[in-house]
Amino acid sequence: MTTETHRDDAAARLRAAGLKVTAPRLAVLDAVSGHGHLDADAVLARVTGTLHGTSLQSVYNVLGALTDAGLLRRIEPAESPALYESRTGDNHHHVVCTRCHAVADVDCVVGEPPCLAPSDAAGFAIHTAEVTFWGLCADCQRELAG
Amino acid sequence: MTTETHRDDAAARLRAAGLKVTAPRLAVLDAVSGHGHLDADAVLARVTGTLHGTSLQSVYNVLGALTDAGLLRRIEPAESPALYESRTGDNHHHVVCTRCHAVADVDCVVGEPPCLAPSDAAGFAIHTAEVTFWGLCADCQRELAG
DNA sequence: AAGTTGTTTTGAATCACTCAAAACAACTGC
DNA sequence: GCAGTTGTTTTGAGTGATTCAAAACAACTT
Repeated sequence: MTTETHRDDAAARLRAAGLKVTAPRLAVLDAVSGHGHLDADAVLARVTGTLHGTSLQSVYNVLGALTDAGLLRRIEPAESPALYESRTGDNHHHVVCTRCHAVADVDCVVGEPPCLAPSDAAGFAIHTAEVTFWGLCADCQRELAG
Repeated sequence: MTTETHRDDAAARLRAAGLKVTAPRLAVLDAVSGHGHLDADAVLARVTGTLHGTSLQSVYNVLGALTDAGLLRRIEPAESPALYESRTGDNHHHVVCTRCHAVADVDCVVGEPPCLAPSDAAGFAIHTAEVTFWGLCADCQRELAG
C-alpha cells in the first residue's frame, strides 16, 4: 500500500534524524508533505482529522523538532506567520502574493551562486542567500482584471 | 545651521508626501536617518530624549505613516522584530548575523536584474525581489575565533 | 481666529509563539 | 515481554510585537 510505504518512509526518516517515531510527528509530516506552505494553524487543521486531542502547542513542538532535524523547512515572509514546507535540502526560493499572501516555490535559475556573492558584505561571512519575490498571484491578477 | 537645514528638509519631505508636519514625525525621521536599522523600541529610546511624553504606540503610528509614505522602509528578517531604515528608493538588500542579529546593507552587485527574473514564477506577476543574506558579522567571527 | 481634518495619546486587545511542569509513551536492555 | 530511562506530548499560563479603538489634541485651511 502506498500509504503504508509513506508512513514507513516517514518513520525511517524520523529515526535517521535521531527522533522518536510518534503519531503526532507522522501526522504533521504527512500534513505538510506535498501540501505547499502551511502555517501552524493550517497544520493543526489538517492534523485534527486523523489525530484527536491534539493542540496547537503540540503542533508547534513537532514543527520545531522536525525543522531542527532538517525534515521540514521554515520560512517567515514579512506579514505572514511562519510557514512550513517539506522541500528541504535544496535552497530554493519563494514568491509571495502581495494581495492574498499565497506562496509558491521558485527555483533559482540564473546560475545559482550569483546571488550568493555580494561584493561588499560589510565583513560578514555569508553562508546563505534567501530570495523572496513579491508580486501578484494568478488568481489575484484575474480578480483585479475581471 | 545644519540641524536647522535637516529639519527643514524633513518637514518638506513630509509635506511633499501629504503628511502634516509634527514633532513626533520629525523626531522619528531624525532618529532613523543615518542610524542603520532600528526596531520600534530602539526608535522610542532615541526619541524620548528630544521628545517627552511619547509612547511606543505613537512610535508605531509614526513609523507606519512614514513607511506608507515611502519615507522609511520596513524590513522583517526572520526572528527579528520589524526594522526601519531611511534608505529608500533603491532596492538594496541586507545581511543579517545569525548569531547577534546585526543587520547591514548590501548593494546587489551581480548585474542587478538577474535575481529579478526567475524562469518559472508559477504565474505570478513579480514586481520586487528581496534578498536577505545570512552569515556571521565581523564581531561574532572575532568572538568565536578568539 | 475658527473650523476641519489628520495626529497623537491612552488603554485595552490580539496574534503568533514560547516557557514550564506534569503526564505520558518510545525505545533500550534484560 | 517487561521495566526503566529518556524523550514527547499535554496542559496551562505567559510574553513580545503589534494592532484596534475612542477620545483629546494640534496642523493646516480660509
